[in-house]
Amino acid sequence: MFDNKYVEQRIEKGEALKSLGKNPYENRVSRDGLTADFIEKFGNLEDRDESESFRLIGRIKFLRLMGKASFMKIEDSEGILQIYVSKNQLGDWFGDIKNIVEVGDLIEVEGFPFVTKTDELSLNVREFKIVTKAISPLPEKFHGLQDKELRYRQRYLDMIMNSEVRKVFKTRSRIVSEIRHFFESREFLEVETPMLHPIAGGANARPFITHHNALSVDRFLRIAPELYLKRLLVGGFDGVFEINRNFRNEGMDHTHNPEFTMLEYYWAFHRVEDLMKLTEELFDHLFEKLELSRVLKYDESEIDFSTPFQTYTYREALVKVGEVPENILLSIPEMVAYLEKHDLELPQTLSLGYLWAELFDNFVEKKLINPTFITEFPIDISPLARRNDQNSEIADRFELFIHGTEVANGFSELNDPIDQYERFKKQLEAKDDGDDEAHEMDEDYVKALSYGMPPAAGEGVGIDRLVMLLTNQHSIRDVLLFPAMKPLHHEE
RNA sequence: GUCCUGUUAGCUCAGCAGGUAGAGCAUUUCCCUUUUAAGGAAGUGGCCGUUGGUUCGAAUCCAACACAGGACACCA
Repeated sequence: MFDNKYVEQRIEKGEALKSLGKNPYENRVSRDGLTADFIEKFGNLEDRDESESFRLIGRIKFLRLMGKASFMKIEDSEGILQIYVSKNQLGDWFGDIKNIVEVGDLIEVEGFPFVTKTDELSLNVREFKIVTKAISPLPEKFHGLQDKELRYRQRYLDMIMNSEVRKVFKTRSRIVSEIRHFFESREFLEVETPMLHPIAGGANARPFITHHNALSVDRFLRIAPELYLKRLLVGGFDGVFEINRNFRNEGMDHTHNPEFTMLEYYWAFHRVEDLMKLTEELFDHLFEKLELSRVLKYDESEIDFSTPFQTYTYREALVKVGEVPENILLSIPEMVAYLEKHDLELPQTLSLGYLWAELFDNFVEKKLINPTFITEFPIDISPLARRNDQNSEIADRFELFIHGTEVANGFSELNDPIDQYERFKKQLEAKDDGDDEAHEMDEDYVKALSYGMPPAAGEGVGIDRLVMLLTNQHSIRDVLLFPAMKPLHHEE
């Protein structure tokens, strides 16, 4: 474990520290503030002020040792500051510091502010304490840690070396926090529903399976909380939301991780149009609170998040954005022919809705760069959504697309238990026909509906993808602190 | 799951007409009290991802495997 020669050398330095009567893993520490506070307080200083005192804790990132003095840069959670450590101030202790202190160590220093020849505000150290001895060396100071594998596997190192990574995750935290405030301030109740499901419902996806020993039953890690949240509407809550993990046992790529975070909220006595309005308000709220420009650079493109968002019906999108000939959209054989002409695979179910979805995925989705609502979804690809009152072939549903990916999906909820039961049965048929991601029958959910779920609408928002867009990160792994990785060595 | 690319010192990277392994940073020793990727001098450090094959000889060519990155497929 510690047989690396660099580690051994550093352990010896820790021992040297102990022999001086000092603890290499000091527990009692204090500071007057962050480096940023120091810079703010003394930013206008022109020379030096020995009457001042400031105490800081930071990690040594740069170390420039000279014979009887040295400059170091210490970093804390919010910034980095140069300190000046000299024999003048520290006497004999300085000699030991030279021998023992290394890049990576955490130190506590007290001193007074001064400005160097080159005009850099620094701390002139009067008191120097090693707080935590780092026995593993940090990566190279200039290029830092580049290797993506190491960055993901040792995220803590990535965070030490790449301050912009810390920034992304701080933003992520703020986004989640602001979403929470947004819904709380609108009288939504935050709830937690099961992660272990007897039936993997609420989405079309393959689940992870686990086993409950005491009950002697298999359980599924949830693929969506939807059906539980809607049971709560039956129970009498008017608005609920949950921000939590979903698990899907599927492929991984730059937009998919096996566990990912979703916001789902359900809103009694509201309709799909209300969801779309609320979604825009949510974006307005986030952009205001995070002080983001409405036009964000993402990858090669610019995304304009100004509200209201562009809206197309599913059919309009196929024709106007996807340039699919309008006259084939009601003819199953002609759509099949069109797909074949473009060398595309046919969906497993050759119904109108599935064919539209295939056309949409291939000709429309990637072209939707600015936030765009797509409405009026075919009913047969929307097993949980409410049927439209005027046109029974479409669902009162929308999806929000940004930069070619789906970010949100919402609909007026189906609350007719008999219709819901029939749709589950239809999904079972699709499953029998080979669609292994078709929805499971959930009789308990149907039973809940049978007691009367108020008219309601609900929406899911992919938090990871939203964070990617708002922080200009192009891989979901760059917005997940610990993305899924294969084990380095075989685990039986 | 498929294809492409990568894997060399702690880190960042060179080296690949096949001929005993290189740089910068880090590290060790020495000098240095205003440095900015500090500087100067001298060292240490490698199962060249793993396992096989071709060859007198493999970091270099070939194959399989492992892991990663990217693209595609799957997937709301």
